[in-house]
Amino acid sequence: MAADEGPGAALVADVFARACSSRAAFETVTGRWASLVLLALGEGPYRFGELRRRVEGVSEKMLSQALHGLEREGLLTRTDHGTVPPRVDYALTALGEDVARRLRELADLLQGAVPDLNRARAAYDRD
Amino acid sequence: MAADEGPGAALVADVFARACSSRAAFETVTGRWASLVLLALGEGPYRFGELRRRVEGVSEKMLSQALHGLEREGLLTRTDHGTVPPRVDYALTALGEDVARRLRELADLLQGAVPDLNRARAAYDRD
DNA sequence: CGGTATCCACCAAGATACTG
DNA sequence: CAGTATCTTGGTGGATACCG
Repeated sequence: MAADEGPGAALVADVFARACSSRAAFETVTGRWASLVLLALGEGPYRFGELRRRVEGVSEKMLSQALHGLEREGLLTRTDHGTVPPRVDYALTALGEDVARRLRELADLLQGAVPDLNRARAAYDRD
Repeated sequence: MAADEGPGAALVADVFARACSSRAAFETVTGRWASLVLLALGEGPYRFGELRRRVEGVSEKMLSQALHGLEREGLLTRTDHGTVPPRVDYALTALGEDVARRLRELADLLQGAVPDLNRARAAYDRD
């Protein structure tokens, strides 16, 4: 693996290594908006406008940018139906589904920990 | 839950909601440096300098900032041994361990997908 | 509807220097 | 060793306007 290190050189991919493509991918999928887009698409395909409404606070520009980044990493597919008015669907690839599942688990964990989080933050800020 | 919505109001925490504290926590743990710090601490406790070396590319400033953020959310503990020369250990809390485990799974997935990622990116950039 | 283009403000983040 | 302080800058991201 790691085209980064030339043919045959590769031993293990490493997210900690700046030059490893897994780190680039990791930064893409953990991106502020990209992560939420993946979470949304984990629920099924979405259109651009639907996504914009689902991911609270995202601008058109940032959404567009996040979608391009995820498409580039092969995590989602873009389907333009070529109709008028336009209709474009975004859906996860197999790899995208895997990633989204992990992010979902992470989100669920944090959603369930909200009381703990609030307590911890309050305690920290008090001091 | 959700002190965000007042007493008794809380139904479900939602990462998609800007005001939900799970979203703030989600953004903290998926932060560019914080996520790598969590990954590192998932391997065991680390000292400041060790962490700096482990997480390739992080500056002292960014590391310090990430550590404060994670401590604030109750994901890690800071132990100052009060010795000279100074020794400070960082270790995950129970919640931090849970989060780190999820991030590890995500990183493993991406590390294993490096060939696919490289192919996808090359294809996208060609067009 | 589904974007792109442009301008601009702010802050993330690197470099450097310094301290307990 | 383990940070904090300060300065500077590049990029992130919001607002607005416009196009197929």
